[in-house]
Amino acid sequence: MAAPWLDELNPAQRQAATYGDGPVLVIAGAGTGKTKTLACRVAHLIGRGMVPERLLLLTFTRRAAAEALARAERLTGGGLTGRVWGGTFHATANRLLRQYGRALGLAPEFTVMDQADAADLMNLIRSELGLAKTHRRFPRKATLSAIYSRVVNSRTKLAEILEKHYPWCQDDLEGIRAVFEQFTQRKRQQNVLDYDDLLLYWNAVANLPGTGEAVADRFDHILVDEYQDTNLIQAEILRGLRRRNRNIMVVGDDAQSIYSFRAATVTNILDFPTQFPGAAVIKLEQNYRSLQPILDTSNRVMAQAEHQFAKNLVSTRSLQEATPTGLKPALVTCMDEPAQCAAVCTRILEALERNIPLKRQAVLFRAGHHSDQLEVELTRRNIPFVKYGGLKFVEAAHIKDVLALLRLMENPGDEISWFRVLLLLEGVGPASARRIMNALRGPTIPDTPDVPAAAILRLPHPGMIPAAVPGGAHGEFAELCQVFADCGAVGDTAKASLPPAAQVERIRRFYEPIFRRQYDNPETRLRDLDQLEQIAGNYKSRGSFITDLTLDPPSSTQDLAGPPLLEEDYLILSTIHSAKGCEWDEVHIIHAADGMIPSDMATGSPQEIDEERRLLYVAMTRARDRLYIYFPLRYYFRKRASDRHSYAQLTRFIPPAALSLFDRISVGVAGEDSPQGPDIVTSPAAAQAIHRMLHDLWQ
DNA sequence: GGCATGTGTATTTTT
DNA sequence: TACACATGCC
Repeated sequence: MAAPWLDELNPAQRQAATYGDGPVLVIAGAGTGKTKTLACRVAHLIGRGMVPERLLLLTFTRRAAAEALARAERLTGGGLTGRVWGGTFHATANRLLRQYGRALGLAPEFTVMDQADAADLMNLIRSELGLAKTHRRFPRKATLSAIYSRVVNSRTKLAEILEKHYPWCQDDLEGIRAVFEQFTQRKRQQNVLDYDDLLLYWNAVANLPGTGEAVADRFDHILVDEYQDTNLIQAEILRGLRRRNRNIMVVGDDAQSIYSFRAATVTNILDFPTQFPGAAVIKLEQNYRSLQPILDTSNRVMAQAEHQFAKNLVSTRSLQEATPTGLKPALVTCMDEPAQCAAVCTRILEALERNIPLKRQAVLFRAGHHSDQLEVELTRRNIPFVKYGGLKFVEAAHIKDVLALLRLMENPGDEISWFRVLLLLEGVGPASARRIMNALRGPTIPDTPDVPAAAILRLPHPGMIPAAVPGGAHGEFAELCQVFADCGAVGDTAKASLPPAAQVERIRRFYEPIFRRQYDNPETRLRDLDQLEQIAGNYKSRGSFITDLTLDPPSSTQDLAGPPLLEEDYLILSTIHSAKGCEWDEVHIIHAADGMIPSDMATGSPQEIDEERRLLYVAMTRARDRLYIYFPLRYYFRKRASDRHSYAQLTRFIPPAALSLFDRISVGVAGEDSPQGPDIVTSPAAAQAIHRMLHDLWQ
């Protein structure tokens, strides 16, 4: 009965994996074999005779769930794929609400909108309410949706959120309130859920008498990864799901909590033993990832945190591998950003020569645009790379256009998709679009207790052209109707609808001429449409295709320098947030300057600063063998073509006392053609001396 | 009312 | 640099 793989676990890991029933909190430091432990626990539970369909594994990304389950699959020798419930909170909510949402009056065909769609709806409402052109500037759409999300997820009063996080918007409290009011009503009327709704509704269902029990009883065991980055609602969902059966294991590390901007609260992990009395607490502290010098510096960075829970990661690698203790991390002082780019490239190529593939190296940064210059330099040098966390595939306008068409067929009530689609037509602007939409409204749906009466939009039949459609757009509008009909989305006799990929193809035939009219470089964008069609080929239903794409969008731009061959070796560029849970042999952290890390957007409160510190900690602990931290001395102002610049300070998270833990290197560039010039210690003082000398000459 | 063009501005992190 | 908003022409 004793599974052989249990021998590969250390005592703490084994205790977690084989723990019996009841609540458990696993505090798992960086690199302590968390995924392995979770996988072993799944395998162990199955080995104990648990039914896979009755296990729920909640993770932060779909990839993390897939990884853990694939590992469990190998341990159990198969039979798990697609059976264990695994995925993000949001994806799981979506799945459950299709079945149980009716308990809340939610039709099972609801569609899901991402944050950008939510922002667009806010924008629409804001202009309807005339808030766009008031004398003062009203918050922008992205800000509105960020505020909304924060209010909902932290369940805090709007006024308080504004005061704490958006003080410059406080004067607009009334207007914001009005927008939010409309926003929630419209979503409800249109049978559309945003990310926050998914959690809210799941929570409501989980805590409903009767239905709540039915949902809860589906799961014998619940496992939750990255618990430090869950929010209040997520914790409430879990409590709701465990009213009768208390089998729950949460895994996390308070030192890696980096999502408070999404209302994640570290209180969840700290209060777990109170929420689930009698919970066992297991600590994993043996680090299998990084060499000791990397851990020494990481621990030092964390040691200055205001609040922290004594934890000292100790590497087991030097013992296991009988290697020397490894090199100190390098702190590379660069003259400016170009020098930083050159230094990074040089070291990456050096590592490649040491036979470390690009895929096992990563460059990490605080904000998506921090890698802009580096991307140019990498392209110039023909170093292929993939970037995680920047602009996403689904955020491209042309992809959104196609998705809007698909979503309309799934849910004709979806106002935002209508708006988007109608604006594609030649000669149709916001005003005509509104009038056309009004013409497409069907009979009024009566009031329900919380939703006022509304007329829902219907797909037009071919041949039906409302008078509101401007003359110039008649042809394209008729074509649009034909698309709906051909895809089987309209018509009395429910025509068998085409497979998703064929629908994308049909839409494309309609869209391509419009598309060529609208975009300057249609060819590159056309390739994206190919790709969308390819992805669609993996799905049987249109509904699951579009929902999956919004809940789990492809996280990297296929921004390969050179031909996008999947087999090719490529370097990883990633925001620190997106690097969570990953590891690489060599890690380069760029822009370790104050103002970048910590971001000067996040230095308002000690809590924010502490989170920025944890961010650096997360970045550092991704490294297995070598860690490089880069710090440019000068930043040039982009504004005007001048040589104006400012001097930066090294990130405050590496205090002078910690410098001895690093190898210190300084680099400058000799010139554009020799970016690999010798390492130089810069001396602005010497340059000044020349000026002084010259000045003295004519004095 | 649609659309092209011009001007000013504010810039994190993501399911 | 992209986006929101204003302006002016069809």
